[in-house]
Amino acid sequence: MMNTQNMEQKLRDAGMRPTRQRMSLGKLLFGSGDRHITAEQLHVETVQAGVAVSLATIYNTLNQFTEAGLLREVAVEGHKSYFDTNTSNHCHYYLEGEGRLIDIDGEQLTVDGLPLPPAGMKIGRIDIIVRLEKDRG
Amino acid sequence: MMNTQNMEQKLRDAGMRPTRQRMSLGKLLFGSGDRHITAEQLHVETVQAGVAVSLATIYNTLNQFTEAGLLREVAVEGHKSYFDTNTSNHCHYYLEGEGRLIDIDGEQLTVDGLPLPPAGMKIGRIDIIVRLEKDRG
DNA sequence: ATTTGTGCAAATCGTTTGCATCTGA
DNA sequence: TCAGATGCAAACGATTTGCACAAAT
Repeated sequence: MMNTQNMEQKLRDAGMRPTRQRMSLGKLLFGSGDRHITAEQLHVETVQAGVAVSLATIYNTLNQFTEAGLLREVAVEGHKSYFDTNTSNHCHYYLEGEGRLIDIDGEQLTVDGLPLPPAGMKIGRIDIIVRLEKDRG
Repeated sequence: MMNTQNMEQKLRDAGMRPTRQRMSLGKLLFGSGDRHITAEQLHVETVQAGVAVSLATIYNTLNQFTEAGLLREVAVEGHKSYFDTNTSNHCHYYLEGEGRLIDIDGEQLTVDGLPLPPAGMKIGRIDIIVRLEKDRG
């Protein structure tokens, strides 16, 4: 569970002021295990929680959190972005139909046969998305 | 090289009428090896080639081609979509700075340790994007 | 002749930004 | 006090859509 003091510290460590809005968003994001969420979904949650934060501020905050390394952005389809509270090395299942992401524990997952990157370049991150579809059989 | 007859046949096989616009786009897309291109880039090419096709038609056509399996859509960042003329099993390097995609020959690349998909689901496709950054060292 | 495709402009969606106001240190 | 944060609405870029017109079968 993420309490007020923890959250405040987390924000300060990231060089951000613990404002009402950031505290609320932080608690929703980090208060209950790993999450994959869009800005729009988070906005709905704030309204439901009675702590409404404007959509613009949600976008700004998600971007700040991502820059600070508290979140990781996941690109699945050419439009909306998902933000993942699990920033460790892992991959995702993507349920096309539901538009939902599920973590795959990355520890036992390995990629073999990767050629050396072009000269002057180095690997930043490897994103692996396993797209799932209904198995009618 | 992709000539007029080949292209016409390709379109008919995919259940599409060989219109002037689709023929032009098809030749640009499939006429010179594997390509990764955005709608906007393709639009510029049609203008340069003197066969201007409206942007709306380009989007519609790219989507139709993708549905027909002639193209594969690659999601790299939360906004623009890339279309890949290589629909075989392979992965990509993504050059963040340049916004450019490069094929990684997928044959020798293997993923190990993938858990079984959740019940009732099957794996549709695995997208692997290796993000490259400048190596200052 | 009938169906399908195209172009344009307007609509939409997700996201960002300008600016006046407010808030935390 | 005052840099930094917020909210709103307008701006934005990428993509889609409605509809009148044109082209393919």
